[in-house]
Amino acid sequence: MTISPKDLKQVVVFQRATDEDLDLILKNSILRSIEEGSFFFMQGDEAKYLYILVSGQAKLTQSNINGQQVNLRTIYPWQMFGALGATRDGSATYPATAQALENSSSLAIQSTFLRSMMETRPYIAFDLMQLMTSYIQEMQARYRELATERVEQRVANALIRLAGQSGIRSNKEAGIELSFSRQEVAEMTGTTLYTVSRLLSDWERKGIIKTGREKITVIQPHGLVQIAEGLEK
Amino acid sequence: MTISPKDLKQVVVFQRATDEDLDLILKNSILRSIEEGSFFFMQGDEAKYLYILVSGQAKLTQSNINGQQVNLRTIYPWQMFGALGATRDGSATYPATAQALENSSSLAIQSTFLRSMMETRPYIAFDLMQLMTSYIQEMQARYRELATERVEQRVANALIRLAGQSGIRSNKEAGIELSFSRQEVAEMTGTTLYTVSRLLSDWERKGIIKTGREKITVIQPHGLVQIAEGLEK
DNA sequence: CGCCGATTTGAAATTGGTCAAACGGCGTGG
DNA sequence: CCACGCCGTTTGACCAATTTCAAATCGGCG
Repeated sequence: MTISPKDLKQVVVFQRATDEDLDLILKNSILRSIEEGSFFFMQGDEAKYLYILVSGQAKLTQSNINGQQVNLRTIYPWQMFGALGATRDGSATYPATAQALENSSSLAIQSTFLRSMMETRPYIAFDLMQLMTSYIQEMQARYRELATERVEQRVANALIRLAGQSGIRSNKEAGIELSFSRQEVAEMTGTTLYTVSRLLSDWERKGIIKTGREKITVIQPHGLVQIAEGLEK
Repeated sequence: MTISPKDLKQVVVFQRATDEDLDLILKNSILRSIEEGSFFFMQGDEAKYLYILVSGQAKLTQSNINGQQVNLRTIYPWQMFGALGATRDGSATYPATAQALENSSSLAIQSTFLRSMMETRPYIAFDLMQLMTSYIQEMQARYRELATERVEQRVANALIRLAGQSGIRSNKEAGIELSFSRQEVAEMTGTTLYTVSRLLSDWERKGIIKTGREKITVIQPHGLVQIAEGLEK
């Protein structure tokens, strides 16, 4: 697979970049393909590169000493990841692990290169900053959710968010289909796969969703919204 | 109270600013004094200004529809806050509420002004981006903590963090004294004031801390670290 | 000294987690 | 093409952690 400078325009942070800059970025990058289940990088690795997902899908997780992990976000094509470690001063390490959910390919950009580029190109630093602020907002919202809402509401919210993200891609004729295992949903919401399974079964009985192996189809988004708002029970 | 450009050097994001820039910033700012308990801004307000705390202390909280609130961070002098809403494009709103914990004064900088300034001065956008990355890292870590650790560990971690922050300021002869109510600690850790009270009583019996009305004195930080790591029990 | 808000503590109620066992869909190899 | 086995899922029973509610107590401040 070859990537042209034009492709990079799909990356939010590079939308305003000139063609020369995009060329320069490509020259300082390498293409890395990762098989399903393998890792782009692991939490604690030295952050030499930041990545742009070109194809496939990946997830960003963080683990505690115990090995328990939480899912921080799902990564879709043309999104940047690994930027946290890569933009810190000096030699920093990744605070999270990035794992491919399907066979994927990515563009690995040298951290030092991007950092030097930002020093002289305000728009990159500015746009990257805006991207960071949106992540903070999302993390703060999820943090509040985890602290104040019950499992039911958090899982409903997670499905709503996921449906919103992939709904752009899929036609929602017969509902919006999501490809996540119970375990993955549990890691997104800070609960266990057992509790997720129970909730999904319950909601299927009520006709709000349909379930399958590693698959959840949202039939009545409105039903989820009600649960998320705590109007149930 | 008057603020000189030199004072602004204490602000992380302005460390590299020229004297003219600092002057310019001051010219586009206003000084606002807020009494203990009052608000700099509330969640949902239009984000016309971003703030720098000049004196006093404040806290940043987020509430759900229900009114339950979580404490996102405590703000000390020369720290910036309200920057999230203020740096977004167009007319954005604050995602959180900022309340004075003591009589405080702050510098309110026009969002539009700072935004235009960043477009031409890479170092401000860059440094602000670095500040944002550090917040993301902290939020991610706290999120993981909330999702995977038990209350005991989270409260111990919160005290360690707080001691680390204010410990710089206080001499730790007879322990590090923290001025937070049980309620406030509960809001920082996603639990209830009752559970916090029980834990603190328990730790006081063990000699790890001393407690008082709206006061917690850390005697043996090491004891807290052990609890935070889950070595207890 | 009296009042008010913060704190403590007990007891009961709940939520959600843990563990074990059985089930079921699906791809693979015979 | 079908049986086997794997892995994700479901479900029940039990249990632990934490919340909820109520009531008593404490500590300062005016």
